[in-house]
Amino acid sequence: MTRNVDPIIGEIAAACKVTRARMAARRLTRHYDAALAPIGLKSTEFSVLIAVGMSEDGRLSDIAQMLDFDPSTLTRSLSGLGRKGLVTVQKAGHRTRFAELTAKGKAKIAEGHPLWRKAQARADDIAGG
Amino acid sequence: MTRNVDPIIGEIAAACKVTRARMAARRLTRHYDAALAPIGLKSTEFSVLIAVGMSEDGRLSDIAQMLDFDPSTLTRSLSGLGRKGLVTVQKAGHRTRFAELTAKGKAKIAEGHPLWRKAQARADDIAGG
DNA sequence: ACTCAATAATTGTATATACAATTATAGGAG
DNA sequence: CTCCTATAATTGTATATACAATTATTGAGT
Repeated sequence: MTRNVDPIIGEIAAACKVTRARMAARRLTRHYDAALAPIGLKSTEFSVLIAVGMSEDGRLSDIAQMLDFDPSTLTRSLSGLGRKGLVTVQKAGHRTRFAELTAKGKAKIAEGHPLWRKAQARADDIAGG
Repeated sequence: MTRNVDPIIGEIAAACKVTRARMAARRLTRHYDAALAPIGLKSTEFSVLIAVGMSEDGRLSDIAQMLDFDPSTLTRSLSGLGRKGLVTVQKAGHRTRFAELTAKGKAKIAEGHPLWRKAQARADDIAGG
């Protein structure tokens, strides 16, 4: 059954760490997305919501650093969450912005918590394959 | 320094496995992307090229399964690689398609190999944080 | 006060990713 | 052979992600 594959290709296929990491992330993302579907959020949106809740002062640059997001990625994600009424972004000074959970955003997190727990409990089975 | 954060938010932030997996994937992706930049490929494109090279018969469904891609994701990725002349997708029967590396595609992999090795060697340092 | 470098955030553009819906087709039941 | 179902792939649409370029704004040095 083993085919004669170019040895370079074989080496990379067997070992590549970014391929594995992305694959694991895809699997887990689908798993958590399915779990969170009842509250209408994807796992990334949920993560961002949590990061906003964790942030000391809500500065976008802090939140981006927390998640290791490029700033532009955060801007885009927050605009979606803003549209859904889960966060607000307020200008201060004009160079800095502050993100805050709305009451609705906090409620979403509370609603999502048990769903998240269920997904989290099975995460290890999923990540492996 | 420790702020009074909602305990649910704190629990999720401290433990969430999908958040961690995605963060690790983002870091590694940036790392490998930078390494592969000289050959004009992103890490995902490189992975797909490798999967095509590994595939027994080139059937798209096999390749998608190998990478744990949704079929539609593979279609999109292959169309980009096709535009760059690195793979061809041929119709057979009409329900099945076969992907194949072009000579240029094989050359790209050979070119990328040492760059990949360098990135791979440092991957563990990057993934951690 | 004025200029310039450093910082914060957004917008433009391109790839990554998946779900739902669609199209096409091969294979089996009758 | 015809019909139905299961399978293969693509397209529509929405979010995820980042880099480069742009905009705005603060602060440092003179």
